[in-house]
Amino acid sequence: MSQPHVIVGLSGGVDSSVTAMLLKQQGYQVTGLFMKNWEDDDTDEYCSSKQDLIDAVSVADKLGIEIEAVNFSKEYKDRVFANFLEEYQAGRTPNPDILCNAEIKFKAFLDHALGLGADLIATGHYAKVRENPIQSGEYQLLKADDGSKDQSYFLHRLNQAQLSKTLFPLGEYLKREVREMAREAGLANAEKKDSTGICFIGERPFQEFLQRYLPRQPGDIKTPEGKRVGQHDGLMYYTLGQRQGLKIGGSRDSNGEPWFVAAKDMEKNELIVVQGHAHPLLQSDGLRASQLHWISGKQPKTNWVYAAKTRYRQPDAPCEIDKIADEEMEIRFGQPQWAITPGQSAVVYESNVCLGGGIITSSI
RNA sequence: UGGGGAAUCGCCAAGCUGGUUAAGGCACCGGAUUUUGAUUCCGGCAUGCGAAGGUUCGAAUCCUUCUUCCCCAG
Repeated sequence: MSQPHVIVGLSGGVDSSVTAMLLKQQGYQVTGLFMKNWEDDDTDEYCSSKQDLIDAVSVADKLGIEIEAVNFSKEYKDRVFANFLEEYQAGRTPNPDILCNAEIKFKAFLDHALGLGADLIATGHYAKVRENPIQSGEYQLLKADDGSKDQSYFLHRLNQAQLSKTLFPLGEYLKREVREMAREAGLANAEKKDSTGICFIGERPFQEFLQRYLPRQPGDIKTPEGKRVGQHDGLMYYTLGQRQGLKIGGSRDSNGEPWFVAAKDMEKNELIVVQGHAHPLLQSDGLRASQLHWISGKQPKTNWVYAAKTRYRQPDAPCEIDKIADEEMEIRFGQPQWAITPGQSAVVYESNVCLGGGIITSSI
């Protein structure tokens, strides 16, 4: 009687490495799968992706597991990157990693793994999956025990079929403990810096990167009163709440506070900015979201206090769902939220259970 | 071509009854944080004070001339 076969997405980083190690220790039959999903710029980026593969192979070797490499570049471009560009072009600020999880890691990758005969897949995400204690057969996505690393926000678009095949072994560990385990096991990447930036693409000068796909469209930067205070390179390069890069210096009638992007006027191609982090135009009581997805398949209720995040790494804010239908909902917060941005995801939680969410269409 | 006022880092702006290394903010750059994009945090940022002389032990701070700009008169 053989153990369940788990295929782990090995990125070459510490988290996925320790994930594989833990599963091996727990008695699973483990195989590693390295994904390369971006090859648009194989110049300098080639090196870091190559190094990642070397690290992944090194870890697999150390753990005594098989490793294979797959390339989902086409899928990534078609299902994630195309949407990413469309959204930016429309002036919104998408979260490609949420789509990447739903379409690549937990679809293309999952399908591929199942095709190879795996029973389950696992990744190094900080989150937890469990069967609902009061509703057997239903899987729930939970926040990680390490609140500062919790990545459930990025995973809120997964469904029952996906979660039922997924393990997140790191959900009950702190990042610190994960590194400790890697160190003790002598894994080569134990001290490797966490990766950041868009998943598979990496961190890079953002505007410069976008400019390769979306050409500049300069226009005026104005205050809500209509006073021109600068020039922008194209509305798609900015996001609400952004401070850096506006190049607006001091002026005589200014109070010396920094400027933040408060809105975009797509019609006039104008960027609207306000002064001071506390400016009322940066605060919203609620939001409207569409493209809803609920992990359990059931809508949450109105007249019930939940918590929601409008951005990753933002503390949950108490809220109520005022209206909800299949396609759209309205959320109202107890306290005003800062820089609620169309394109970003509003993710709803009930205690430590991630219920799902939608894509913000506007603030209220 | 009479009078008055102002010229300090890319932008605002302290200092100007002369005396340690020329405040601060914005912008910008670098780093930390971060699997989106932001925000946030930390650090850097004028041997120089429109130019040239002078007074003085010592001047951005006083004096002279020049340059530029602003205002009121023309």
